[in-house]
Parts: sequence; structure tokens; C-alpha cells
Amino acid sequence: MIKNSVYELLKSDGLLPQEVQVKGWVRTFRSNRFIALNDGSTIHNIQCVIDFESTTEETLKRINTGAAIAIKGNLTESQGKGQTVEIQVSEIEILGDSNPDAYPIQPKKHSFEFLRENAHLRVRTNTFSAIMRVRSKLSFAVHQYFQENGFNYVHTPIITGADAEGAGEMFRVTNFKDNEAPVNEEGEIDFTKDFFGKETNLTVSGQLEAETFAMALGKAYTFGPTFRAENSNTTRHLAEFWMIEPEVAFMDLEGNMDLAEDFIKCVLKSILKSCKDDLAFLDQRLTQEEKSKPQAERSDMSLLEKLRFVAHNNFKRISYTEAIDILRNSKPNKKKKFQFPIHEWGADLQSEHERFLVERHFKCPVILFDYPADIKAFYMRLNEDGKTVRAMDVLFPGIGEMVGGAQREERYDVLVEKMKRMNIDEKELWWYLDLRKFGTAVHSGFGLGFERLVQFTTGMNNIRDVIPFPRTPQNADF
RNA sequence: UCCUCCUUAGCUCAGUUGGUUAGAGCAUCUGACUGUUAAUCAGAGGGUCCAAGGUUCGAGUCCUUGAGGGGGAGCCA
Repeated sequence: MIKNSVYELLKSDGLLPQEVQVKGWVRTFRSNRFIALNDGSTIHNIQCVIDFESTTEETLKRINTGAAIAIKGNLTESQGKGQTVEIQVSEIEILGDSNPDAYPIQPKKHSFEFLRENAHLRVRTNTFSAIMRVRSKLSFAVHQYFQENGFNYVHTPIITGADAEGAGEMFRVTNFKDNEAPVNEEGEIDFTKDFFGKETNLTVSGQLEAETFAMALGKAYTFGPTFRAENSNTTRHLAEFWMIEPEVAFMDLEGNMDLAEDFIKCVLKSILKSCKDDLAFLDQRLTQEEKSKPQAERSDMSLLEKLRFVAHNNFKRISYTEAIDILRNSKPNKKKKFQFPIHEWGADLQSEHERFLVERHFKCPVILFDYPADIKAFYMRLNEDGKTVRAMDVLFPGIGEMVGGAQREERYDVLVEKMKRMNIDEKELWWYLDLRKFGTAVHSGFGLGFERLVQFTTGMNNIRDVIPFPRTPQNADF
């Protein structure tokens, strides 16, 4: 008797008939006879046909949506139309009951909001099981790409002592009891008495630590959780998210753009191969969802077409200055359709501008580079013109900023000067400055929000639906 | 944090200008049927109309505040 996953059983139609055993959860039970059984190994269910005349009424009543059951029977060609194989059940055992009165997941459409409130059960639905399998395969593809290209996986700290990057509000880590934080002579909290002897926070980025590894191992990458205490309530922000941050020595901004583009294309190609069934399901789901939208808001490509397009076409690369020219001469700017009209060089691009470039003008992913120094972080390499830095953003349709990266300032004097101007504590970052003192070299890297990549790959609109248990303002259940 | 819309049965949603007993589909329960594909048919049960306060003879409906959610913006990945 073969004891296998539903995935393997559905593939085995050349070996029929055979005795099999399978365990899983009931999705639907039709006509007192047909069980659609799913065990998570695939999006597809296997149909288990029971002989209701020889099955006790008590057992039949316990075959409810969500119940865990064990099946023994004969795998045969299906007599019905919807599937090629099915199991003629000889033995059924109820492993775990599921009271249909109380079980929230019914065989019908639920809203994503409702499923978010039942995040512990939502992965039992078709859509979420598909998303989470894709997420798993994607994270494997991330490691595979870097490992096969000579990168070293760095585990940068989760708890950090430096508010270095200024990447936003941080979550404080403290061991002080409620209302008992000791105060110093100036009336400020005395962190020297705290667990670490200084103020500590959850990391907002592993970049600065990853740079130390790039300057020793050549190629390094991080892939881990990152935390931002920003009060952001959008479909593309989380308080806890996973970030991928490669950092490479002796690589300039062009190499950085090449790496980002090649990386994204490779993981998409990988997922197109490894997740065919799940992507086909998500493709259909999105097409169905788009049908209820007005024509103008519908995408002209299906999910699979979008993934293949991005995987096989070059991204458009333009400088910030060129982008400003395009935007300044664009129809919406001239007709004053932009909420923030583009007047002069130096303005930060708003998401309406990014969307125009990506979704209307170029209709493909766009890499913008050489931004004005004033609107970017302190560690980015100053260009010879003295007013722009070697920064780059990869912009995606529907997602916005997928990647943010830069060639790092490798010149000690220029970096110190910049930190002074931007009020960044040199003492706190002595170790970061040491990298420029001892064997400094050109180096570059970027950060990619993993959930945004999962969003794009699965066609999901809300970032809260591509992470198992989303953390957002006012929400940390589960 | 700002703008805007929403919150009605377990779920998805109707509910007219403020006016009798708040409706439908699915789910549940009872029965029928039994090769179904979100099965079908007949019947039944199921409501603190998000919360608190207010206006009114009368509030699901109008007003105020709060909570949660959707869409957009900012911050960013």
C-alpha cells in the first residue's frame, strides 16, 4: 500500500489501479458521496468516493469542511468529468472533527478582510495556500540565486545600537519595567542601566553590517526580518517585513543595476517553473477579480503574462534628470493633472510620478538613478557634479519602489563631511568609518522588500495578504 | 498621520424621503434525491443594525466622538 501526498497521487495515473493511503482535510463533501480532499501538497484536491450505504451515518455526519481524515482505498480512473483519477474509499477514519457551526472557513468566497482576522485558518483556502507555497519557493530561489553566484549569507543583528540609517521610526528594545526607567541628572532616561548599557532598537536595515562583510568576503547578502515603527497604513507597508540586501565589493552603480535586474528576472523564471499550478490558479483568480473592475482600471496583461514579460524584457534605465524632463513635458503635467506638478530639478518624485513613468510612459519596470544628493541617505556615493548621488530605485507597476540601492561613499573625508552636514553621530558609527580607513574600495548594494516581490509574483493587491501573520499599526494578533 | 468611503444574520450583501414585525443568497438544522464538481429541491432556526452619546413622537437611516476596515496620500522596502 502506497502512502503518499495528494500531489504524488494525482501524478500517478499511469500506475492505476493501486491501493493507496492518504491523509488530509476535507474541502467539500457533495452528495453524501464525494469528498474533495486537500493535504497542502498541491492546490488541487483529490476526489475520494465513499459508498454511503456501507458507511455509518455517524461517520457521514462527521465528514465536514475542515475535518482531518485518513483514507484507504483504490486509486482508479475517475468516472466523473472534473478529474482524471479518484480514490474508491474502502476505509475512512475521522482524525479530527470540524464543527460546521463554528468553523469560519466555508466552501464559498470570503473577503480578504475576514480571512485576515482568521489568519491562523486562512492558509487552508486555495488562494492563501497558493500564495504561501509561492512565498516559500521564492525565498528558496532568493538563496539559490545568491549561493550559486558566490554570495555569502550574513546574519546581521536584529537588535541594533545604532540609529544609523535614519530609515524611519524604530521599535525600542528595553528591559526596563513599566514606569520604572531610571532617569539621569538631565531628566532623560538613563540607558546605561538598561540591559545593553545603551539605547537599543529593532533593526531597520542590515545594510551597514552587511557592508562590513562585503569588505571582507567580497559578496554578501542578508535576508531577514526588518522593523519599522512608522504609522503607515497602506497596501505596501508592514511594521515587520523581510528584506533582501546584497552588498558587493569592487562593484559600481552600473553593476548594482545589473545585479538587481538579473536577480529579479532569475527568481521570476525560477518561480514560473517551480510553481506552475499555483501561479495558474492565482492568474485565474486575478482575472476573475479584474472582471468586476471598470475597463480603464483593468490590466492589459494577465498575471502570467506580466511575470513572463518582466522575466524576459530589459528594464528601462534613466537618470533622475531625464525622468524630470519626461515628467515636465508629460501630458498630465501640462494639463495640471498631477497633484504635485513638476516645476524644477531637485523635487522628490511622488508616487503619481513614478506610476506615470512605469505604467503609462515606459510600460515596463524602470530603474531611476543619479538622484539629487539632498533627498537621499548620507552613505550614497557623491557624483563628480557635486549635486547628485549614485543612488538607484527599481520601480514596478502596481507596487512602486521594489528596490532601493546605491553605490556607497567609499572616501573617508567625503563621508565624514556628509555625516556632519546631516547630523549623524560619527562616534556611534566609528566601525562603519573604519571600513573607509582600512582598505576602502568601491562597493554597492541594494535592499529589496521581499513581500513586495511576493505581491508582484502572486498578483495580490494588499501586502498584508502575502505574509503569514501581518504586523501593522494596531494589529499584532497571532 | 491626513483625505475619503464603509461597518446590518456564521459569511457575502440589499434596506427608498426618518415611519408597522429589518430582507436575500450561501452556511447551519430537518427531510428528499444520489456520479457530484461552490450539487439540487422543500421547509425551519438564526439579528445588541460596530461602540458610546445626541436630535426626534419615532433612528439601521440624521448629528458628534471613538474603534476597525477599504481606497488614495505621506514615509519607505
